[in-house]
Amino acid sequence: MRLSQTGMGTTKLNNIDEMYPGQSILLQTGQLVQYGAGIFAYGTIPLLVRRNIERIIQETLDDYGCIEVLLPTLQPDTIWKNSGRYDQYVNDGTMLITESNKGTFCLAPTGEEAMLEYAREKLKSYKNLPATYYQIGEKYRNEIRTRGYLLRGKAFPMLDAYSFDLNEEGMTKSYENVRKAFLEIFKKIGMKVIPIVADNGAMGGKKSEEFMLISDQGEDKILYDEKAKIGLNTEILEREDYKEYLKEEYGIEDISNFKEIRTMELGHIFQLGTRYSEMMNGKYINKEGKEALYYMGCYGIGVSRTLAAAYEQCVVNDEKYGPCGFVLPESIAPFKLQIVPKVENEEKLKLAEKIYNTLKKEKINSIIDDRDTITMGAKIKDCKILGTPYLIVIGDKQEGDTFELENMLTGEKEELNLEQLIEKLK
RNA sequence: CGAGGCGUAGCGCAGUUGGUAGCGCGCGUGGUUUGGGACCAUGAGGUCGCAGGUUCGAACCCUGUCGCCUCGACCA
Repeated sequence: MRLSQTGMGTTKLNNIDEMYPGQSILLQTGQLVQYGAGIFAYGTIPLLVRRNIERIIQETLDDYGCIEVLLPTLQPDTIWKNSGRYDQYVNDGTMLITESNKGTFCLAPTGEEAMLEYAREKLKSYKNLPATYYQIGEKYRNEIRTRGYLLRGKAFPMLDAYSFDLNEEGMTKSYENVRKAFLEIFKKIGMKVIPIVADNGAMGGKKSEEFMLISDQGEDKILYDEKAKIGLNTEILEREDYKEYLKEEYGIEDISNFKEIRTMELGHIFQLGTRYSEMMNGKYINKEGKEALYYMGCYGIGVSRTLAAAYEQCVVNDEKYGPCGFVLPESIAPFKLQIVPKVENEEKLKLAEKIYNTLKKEKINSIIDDRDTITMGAKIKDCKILGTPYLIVIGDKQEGDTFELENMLTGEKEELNLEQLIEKLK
């Protein structure tokens, strides 16, 4: 990509929001645009990051045998009335509805109803089970109080997955499968996320775990044992039977060593059992030719929340300017490499273009900063505005066929030629 | 929904004995610069969130309303 085509000028950051510096930078540089409380537009750069996160989720879940589908987000009210959740969701204000002369429609806050509709069409026999379907799509929740920009918004992309099994044993297996996949996803994205015991609350069912990123910006409080790497959401303690719940489902007996820390909930998984199948008539024909209920699990990752958390986690603090940008992990960065040529110098520009075009052919994702109205210093600084992990400056200091590759995270620099560069970045 | 804060140019902000608006950044133009947020000159851009009221006159005072942020409650 060419930076001149993104319409991006240079922005001097000032008065960054101390609580959420990362997202504050995105807003000030116009990469995010706010339309209302919890409603945002994505500029092309954070959108590329979001696509990378989504791609990692897709590839990993596919590896784990999950099947991608796409359910409608605009849904007829009937499926919610059938499941019995319509009144609750509309009354507490969570679900947005729109009435028309052709009926009432709901903007989906979650996908159990729609997925069960889908499953009933596809999973009619025990021969079709087990199956885990997933989708990545926009969800709408009219939150009472939004918070932290993208961290709790009213419209947000979410991965939601649902497993369908013959029995409890199968459900447990599917649950463990997705659990493993989730851990792999967060690792690939570069987030140190810990699974902890959660309350299955309104979702019912047996076991439930949350995938937490340790961060003071988070809104959750958990109790965590750092040595044993086990934790639990403090909301568990509100349950009367919490001791039994912890012991029976998770084998946790003593929590006296656990310390309270703040975290961000990036994912959540549930064993639902047959609760939703009963509510929504989720049945298949078993071996004996009789109707039987699906054993379900459901699994979610907040895509935009993960995106926001990743940005916040990667903020660079400059001694002089304070929070001044990001260095994103290669796996999700919008570009692997940023090439900053001195555009007034024909030779330098030519070399930069050659590097850019060669990398393009090699499928190495780079961006050339060919803006001719911005000084070198500002362009170099803007590398951090995009979050690019590697930088090459083709300016006065560059000579001959080699150039300096800078690792933005470590600050390490090495002198390379084009072939070595390709080798290095491939 | 309870408590607090804030709405003035694209962004960040100033603007009280009430006299119809400023600064920095960004943006346009001209020139000088040119490796870690350049400089000079010049220009465009605002019915001061909205609606009432007080007043000769309101960004400023009063009332109402809407929006945004934070804390709490809530959070498949």
